[in-house]
This record gives sequence, structure tokens and C-alpha cells, in this order.
Amino acid sequence: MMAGPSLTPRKRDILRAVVHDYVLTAEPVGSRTLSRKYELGLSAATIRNELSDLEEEGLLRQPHTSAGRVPSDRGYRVFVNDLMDPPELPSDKQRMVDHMAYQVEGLQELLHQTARLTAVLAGCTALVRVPRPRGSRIRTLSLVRVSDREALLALVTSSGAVTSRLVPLPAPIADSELLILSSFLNAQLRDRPLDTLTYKTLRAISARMERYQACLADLGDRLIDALQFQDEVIVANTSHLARQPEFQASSKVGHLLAFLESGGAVVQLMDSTVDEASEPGTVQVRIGSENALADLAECSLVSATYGLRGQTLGEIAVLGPTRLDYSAAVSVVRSVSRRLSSILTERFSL
Amino acid sequence: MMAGPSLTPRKRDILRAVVHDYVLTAEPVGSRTLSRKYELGLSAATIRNELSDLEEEGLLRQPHTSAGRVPSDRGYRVFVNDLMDPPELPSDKQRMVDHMAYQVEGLQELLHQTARLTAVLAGCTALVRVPRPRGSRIRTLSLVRVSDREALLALVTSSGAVTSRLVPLPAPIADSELLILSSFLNAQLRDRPLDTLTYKTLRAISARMERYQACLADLGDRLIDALQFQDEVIVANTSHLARQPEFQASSKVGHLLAFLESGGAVVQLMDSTVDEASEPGTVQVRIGSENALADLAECSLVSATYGLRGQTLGEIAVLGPTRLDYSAAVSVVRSVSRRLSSILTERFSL
DNA sequence: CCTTAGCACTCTCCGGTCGAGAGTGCTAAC
DNA sequence: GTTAGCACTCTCGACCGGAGAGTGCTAAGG
Repeated sequence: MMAGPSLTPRKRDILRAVVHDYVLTAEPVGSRTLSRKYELGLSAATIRNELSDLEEEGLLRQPHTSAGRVPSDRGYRVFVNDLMDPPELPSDKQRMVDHMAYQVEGLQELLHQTARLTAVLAGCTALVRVPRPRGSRIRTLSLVRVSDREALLALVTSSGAVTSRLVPLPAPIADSELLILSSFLNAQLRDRPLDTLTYKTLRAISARMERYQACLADLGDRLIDALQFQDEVIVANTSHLARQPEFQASSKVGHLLAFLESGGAVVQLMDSTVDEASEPGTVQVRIGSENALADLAECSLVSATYGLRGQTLGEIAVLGPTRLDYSAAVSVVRSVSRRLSSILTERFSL
Repeated sequence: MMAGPSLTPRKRDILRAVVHDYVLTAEPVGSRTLSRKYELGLSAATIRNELSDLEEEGLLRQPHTSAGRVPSDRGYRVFVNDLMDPPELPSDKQRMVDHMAYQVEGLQELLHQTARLTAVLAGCTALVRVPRPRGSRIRTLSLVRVSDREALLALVTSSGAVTSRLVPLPAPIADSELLILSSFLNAQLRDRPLDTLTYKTLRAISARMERYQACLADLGDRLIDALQFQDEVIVANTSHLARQPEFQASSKVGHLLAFLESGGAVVQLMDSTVDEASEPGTVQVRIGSENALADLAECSLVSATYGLRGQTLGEIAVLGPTRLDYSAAVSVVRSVSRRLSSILTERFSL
């Protein structure tokens, strides 16, 4: 966004070193450490001055006076934009990517393996968003009361597939109201092609629905979650997140996991990541608070789309704490998404 | 196994109360609490004596002198065997179970929903083991080196399905050795019906393999994990585990998650649970150390098989800390497994 | 003989204090 | 502009001591 090139080369070197060291150790890094471990040709005192400047510019933070420095989200951003240059994957890893689809048949299995491989190569949690079935539309949608606290949302698509979800009801609701709601949703969504149903569209519909019937409060959001039915997201290696020191404390792990388990939320996240024209192969990085999702304030997402003949089918991403090896993550995601696209093209472009 | 009926009725009441309270609060429960919260008609002092006896019998433990008591694994066992009587599911929950398959099509989707529902009803992590494809056999199996540290295991079944797994290699291994190993495995496994491939069988083969080539060390186990390819296990609501106070500390959550993510390990667990003749609908309970898997020393598993016309197809289970509401869990698992079996029978018994 | 009240004892938990260690910011010299 | 030196600040771990909870034992009461 800004401020990138205004740094002196020396500041750049130092910021790079801080990021590198912190990613490695997860400990705030001090001037002494920097002057010893990195060949900056500077004494600790000089580095201290530079660190102080970098902090003033908002690129570093101090957890407390007299601890070392830690990169801020903006610091990571500068690092990602200007200071790193992700290499091509080392040949042994690249070989694994090339062999990825070896004798794998079936899209679903292919994507599962992709997720696993990405997770292994990047040493992180990996997400793969499965393509929506193209061209199919919503035929009907119905809402049935199951108990006072749960309703069943059933959905039939033009291809004949049926899906259903349990929807928690925030408050008991009369059958008649449910009927009204049901027909409202039907009117809004019938014949809608599934692949036009982004999170934003659903959000808009939900807004109208709330106006229509105020008592439904947050049911809208729940429905959105539930509507993400076909958008399954494959998650691999969640345990990596749980092992990060920054998430050990308190109930953070629990929150994160719950988030990852609610497919809808993950889809929402990914939708918000795609900034229109992102060609397959372009890697996007979202850092910490840039996600604007409280649960992910301390996480970063490195993602790229994959597709077929230029058309985007899905997305593949790596998720970790903001203290992420961005360079490696970008290398992996870039390589895997390219490879996946080319496999799909090879295989399905008859 | 023993010791059940030898308890006086009063001891039974007290043990029941201890289990009940501890499950609820996750805090060691003391004599005073018991005499106040439960209508035992006894003073704290009397209860203390009984608690002392129960501890001597190994049914209770004290985390430290002068803390309250906590049920031991054996205590839970006695509770499960003799002291509880799981009721039928309350009608609202039962209704949800009855509506379970409403308009759901496709086995995979049905099982996913089953897992989710089970998790919701029991308020726990739920596992569903997917049926193996019946009658299909292994046609060929090949092992290809991908890098020094990874090989690819590819498998073709008689139905034509192909699966592959990356197998980590403990040590670099020559192509020629891999070839030998590959043909050995082929000889052992070719034409083997998939549904006879239990963990025990694989274990036996792996043992022979180790003898055959000592340098392969633990590759055997890895292969077993990898071989469980079709045995996918659906896991729902893992975040519940992460939220339990007993797992907050240290890296326990990470371990548990890693365990759940390695499908092979879970299958192994489930295999070891099935004690031969378990008819569909019979609920099995494995408590803590009974699992004999270090990772699960503090977990309990409540499971039942499901099937079609008397034949077992898979298994459904609830997983939680040993401090589990066994009664509720049994109710849910029993009800869901019955229902699932009857849905399958209805639908697939043409 | 079983039950209960009373009491001493033990153990954890919590708050406060203290010293060690790490790292900073500032100043003065090079 | 760079560096050495030094005082200052802050965290972290160890240690201590009191409060609280719970036990085990003993002796009195039904």
C-alpha cells in the first residue's frame, strides 16, 4: 500500500533479519542477537537505533519495554511486498509436486491429496476449496422444523443432488413463520446458478430478509453458513496450528478449530480474499488483521486459485500464525496451484 | 470384569454422585460438596469414610492429598457396567435422529451428516467409520521413490479404483530395495479382499516384512497407515476436544489432533475396539487406559457398529475425555447407530 | 456399632517480594 | 555516522506465607 521503498537498504536488511529470526524462533529478537547471528557489519547499538526507527514507522512492535522486537502486521506486509523473493521450489520438493497426481483418479481424491501435499511441503495447515458444480441451479429449497431449537434446510439442485443441513434456531419459531421464510428464500434463490452464489450475494439476501422479518436476527448468517453446502473445504494438518506456541494459551486453539470446522466461515474467508481479477498462479497473502475476522487476527493466509483453461475453479491456501515463513509458503502454494491447474487441464480438457 | 456387585448400595450411590459431579464440573469432588449437593442423607464425615474405602478399592483417585476425589478408569468402568442405565433419547433429540436422513442422498453425505448429528447430540467429537467397498480386491500395488525421504504407494483395486499415498521413508533407500519390497507386498496382498484387511492382518504382514529386511524398521507401520486408504474415518467437531480443560495444558491438544488426522491410527483404534461378536446396536465403551494407545490414555470412546441386514458395515463412535457423560453418550450412539442401520436397510435392500 | 462433630494436618493456590537476565535508550567518545 | 558504556525497565522464576479446601483420626452420641 505504501512506505515500501522509503526504507533505506540497511533498514530493509534489518527488517528482513528480524522477520527471519522471529519466524524461526518465535521469540522477540533483540539487537544483540541480530548483530551476532546476521552479518550486518553493524554493532548492537547501531542496530538499536534502526530498530527504534522501524518501530516508529509501525513495522515492528515491542511486546513490552525491554523485550526484543517482533514484526507487526504491517512489517510482515512490507516484507512480503518488497523484501522477499520466493525462490522456485527446491528440486526434491518440486519432484513431489510433479508426482502429485500419479495414478490418482477422481477429482475429490486428487484435491485431498493436494491438500495433504501442500500441508506437508509448507509445514502448515492447508486448505483446498472444492469447485462448485458448474451450471447447476437451485431447484427448490425447504425449511422444516425439527425441534424448537433446530430446523432442517433441504436443498435440491437442478442436477438432482440433494443436500440438507441442520440449522440452529436462535429462538423458537412458529411453523407458519418458517413457512413464510421458506417461501421467501425460495423466491430469492430458485433457479440461481450455484456458482454465482458468493458470500456477498448471500449476505445481501440475508440483509433483505432481516428487514423483512426482524425477529429472525442472526438466522440470516446461519443460513448463509448452511447454504455453503457444496463448497466443501478440505482441511489438512490442523494439528500444526494447535502446535504453534502462540496458540497454546487459553482457548485460542479451540476457537481456531471451531472456525475451521464451520465450512461456511472458511468459505467466507476465502471469498473475501479473492480480489476480483486474480489469475491462476497469482499468490495472495493476507496477514493477520487484514483478514478482518476476529478469529484469524493472529493468522495469515497464503492462497492462490486453481482452474481449468483460465477459468477459476477453486482455491488452495496455506494457513498459519502471522509468524509464517511467507517465502516458503508462497513457493509451495504457487507451485502446487500451477501444477493442479495443469493436471486438471490435461485431464479434463477433452 | 469384576468387583461390581460387591459394593454396598450406599457406596454405589456415592460413586454415582462422584462421577456425576466430576463429569459436570471437571473439579475433584469433596465430601462436603457431596453431602450438600446430593441427597444422600449422610454427613460429610460419613461420606469421607466411604470415599476412603472406594479409593482403596481403586475406584477413585486423589490428585493430591487434600484435594477431592476423582473417578479412576476402573471407577468409570464400574459406573458404566453397573451404575448407569442410559435412558432412551429424550423425544426432541430422538426426533432429530428420526429426521436424520430426510432427503439426504448418497452414502457419503449420509455418513457425514450422521457424524455431525452425533457430535451435536452428544456434545462431543464424533467418529464415523466408512464402510469398505465390499468384495473388491487388491489388483496391484506399487511403490515408487519420489525423493530420498518419500515414496509413493499406489494401489489398484479390482473395481478399477486407484488410490495413492505418500509414504515417508525413515531412511534413504535404494530403488532396488524398494523394488524388492514392492514385489514382496504384492505377493502378500494381491487378490486380497479389502474387507479382510483388518489391522491385525496387516500387522502380521508387516512383522514378516521386518524380519525379511531389518533396515525397514518402522516402515511397516507407515505402510499400514497408508494401506487404510479406503477406510476413511469421518471426524466431526474436533474442537470439542480442544476445549476440554484437561487437554488445555501443554501440547496434548496437538497430539490428539495429530492422532485424529492420521486416519490409519484411528482405524487401528476402532479395529481394536471391535471384540468379535458385537451385534449392531450393542454399544461398547472403552475407557482411558483400556485403549492401550498412549495418545488416548485420557480419552474414552463410546461406539457401536452399524450395518445392513445384520452385516456390520462400519462403526460410529463418540470420543471425549474420560470425564465423559457416558450415559448420554451411550444413549446417542445407540440411537443413531440403530437409526443409521435401519435407513441403510430401507434404502439399499432391494 | 454406625454416625457425626471437631480438630489437627496437608496440600494447592494466590499474591507479593526479590534477584537475575535481557534489552532498551541515552549520552559521550571515536 | 558509529560505537561503547551505563542506567533503567521489564519479565521470569524462585521463594515465602497465608487462606482455603479437604482429608484422616478421634472421641462423643444415638
